[in-house]
Amino acid sequence: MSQKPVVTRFAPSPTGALHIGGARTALFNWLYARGRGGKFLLRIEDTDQTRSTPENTQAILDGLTWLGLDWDGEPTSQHANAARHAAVAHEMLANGHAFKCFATQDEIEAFREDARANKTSTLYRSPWRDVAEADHPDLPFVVRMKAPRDGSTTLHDEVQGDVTWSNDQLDDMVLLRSDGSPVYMLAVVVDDHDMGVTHVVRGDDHLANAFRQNVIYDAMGWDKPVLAHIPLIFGPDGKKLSKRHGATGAAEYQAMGYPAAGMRNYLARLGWSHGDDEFFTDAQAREWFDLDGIGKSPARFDTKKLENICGQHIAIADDAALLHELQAYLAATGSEPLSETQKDKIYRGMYCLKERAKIFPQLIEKAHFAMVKRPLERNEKSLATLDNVSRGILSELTPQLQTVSWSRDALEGVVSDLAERHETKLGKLAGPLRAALAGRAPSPSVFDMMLVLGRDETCARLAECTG
RNA sequence: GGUCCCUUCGUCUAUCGGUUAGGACGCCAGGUUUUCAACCUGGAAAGAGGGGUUCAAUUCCCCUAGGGACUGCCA
Repeated sequence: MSQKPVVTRFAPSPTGALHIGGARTALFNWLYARGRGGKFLLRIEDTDQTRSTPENTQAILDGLTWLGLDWDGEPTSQHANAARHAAVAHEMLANGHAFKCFATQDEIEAFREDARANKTSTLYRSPWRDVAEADHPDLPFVVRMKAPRDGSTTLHDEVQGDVTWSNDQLDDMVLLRSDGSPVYMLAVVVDDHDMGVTHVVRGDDHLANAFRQNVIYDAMGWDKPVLAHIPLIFGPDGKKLSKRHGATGAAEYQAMGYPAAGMRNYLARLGWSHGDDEFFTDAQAREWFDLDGIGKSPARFDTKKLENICGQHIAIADDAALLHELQAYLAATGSEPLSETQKDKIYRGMYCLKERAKIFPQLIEKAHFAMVKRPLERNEKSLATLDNVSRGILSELTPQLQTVSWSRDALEGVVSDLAERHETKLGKLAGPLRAALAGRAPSPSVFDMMLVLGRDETCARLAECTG
């Protein structure tokens, strides 16, 4: 292990929102850097100006922020470094590692069609590779890499192991377009080098690119980063995750009410393992995460397990923090913000609410007592909902009541109140409540519970009877 | 077509030559439960196929099959 401080990066291209796969890649990079006191950088790969939009960039930033993946420094724009990229290309042109190619796109396309038809390699070999400068026409040209054709290259990858490529599989990739703009393949290498990136952790769809990019490192004589190509995430059917599987964007999961901590846990565990540990905190993840724990095969996205993990995270979350995130969820979905009273009620009831929800919509559902408009509309539906929810909470309350000393009057009051409000169904409560006669004062949680239920009157009576 | 990568219960995975192949989610049965959620007990459930190497292979090697990635003046 090198003593150099770790620098990782996440380099999304703003041609779409933050994909769930991208989010995981970012998470791995973040975990690796944060677990080692290193830096986690963000670089927007917007070299394709026609497909990149500021809206997408913002969406990516928002997604990362939601997930709690904080980056160091300002996000950099790859496009802004175009001049530097071009300079590197020209340096390679000058020292013979690159060449000018005057082939037109039509020519190249014709060649490829031909190759496909004949089922031969579509790897384009430019006839200009070894043409002397003096013989160059005065035409537009692209700058291509002069890749080695003999021998083979072996790259060590922390996930994939040693991977060997025959150099004759390498193409003379384009470095600079005919308009002089740099292409992604060049930009990544230059930027990674300039930013001091020590560990490149990215999707394994880039594995082949690593060999092409390696040529540039060699040509420039630059130190190479540690590589880790992680398997992609698939949909439940084992196919590449796509729209047809439903939600693929991080924002969509946020809108569905998955808590960020659960999302981080699930995403981290997808394709990475630390023994049998399934449920862990961020601190544990940072401590445990390592490249050698990453599996080599693609993992399928399973919402059932996601939900389970999320439920566990909600259950252990700090009440105030949870309320805060709940409000953020509400805001993100354009729902009406919580009133002060609602916040207070939910906060006081959080300790028993959070055990019963896996995602935020469920938490809201259980918090019906706080969400519902008062006085209650006594229509069948509202009563049924309230009845349903209240009964549940009361059922949990019952054991607590049994440790509390109740005055006869107070008890009767509570029971009749409940029974009246919920008609006959809660009449059944009379039994358990009447049985609850022993001990001392009601515990604070009993008060909470009553507040939770919104029974201010009941609460007042309880307060009276216990002084 | 070419090159490279992958393959343990339905799913995520553990195992780093010797295990009754373990755990988790999900599922099924039973229990608890005055909603929901949770909880308890039990259960079904896996090494893609075929060759080697070895005293011994899920584990190492090869082949086959299946899946995936790349093969752009996209990233």
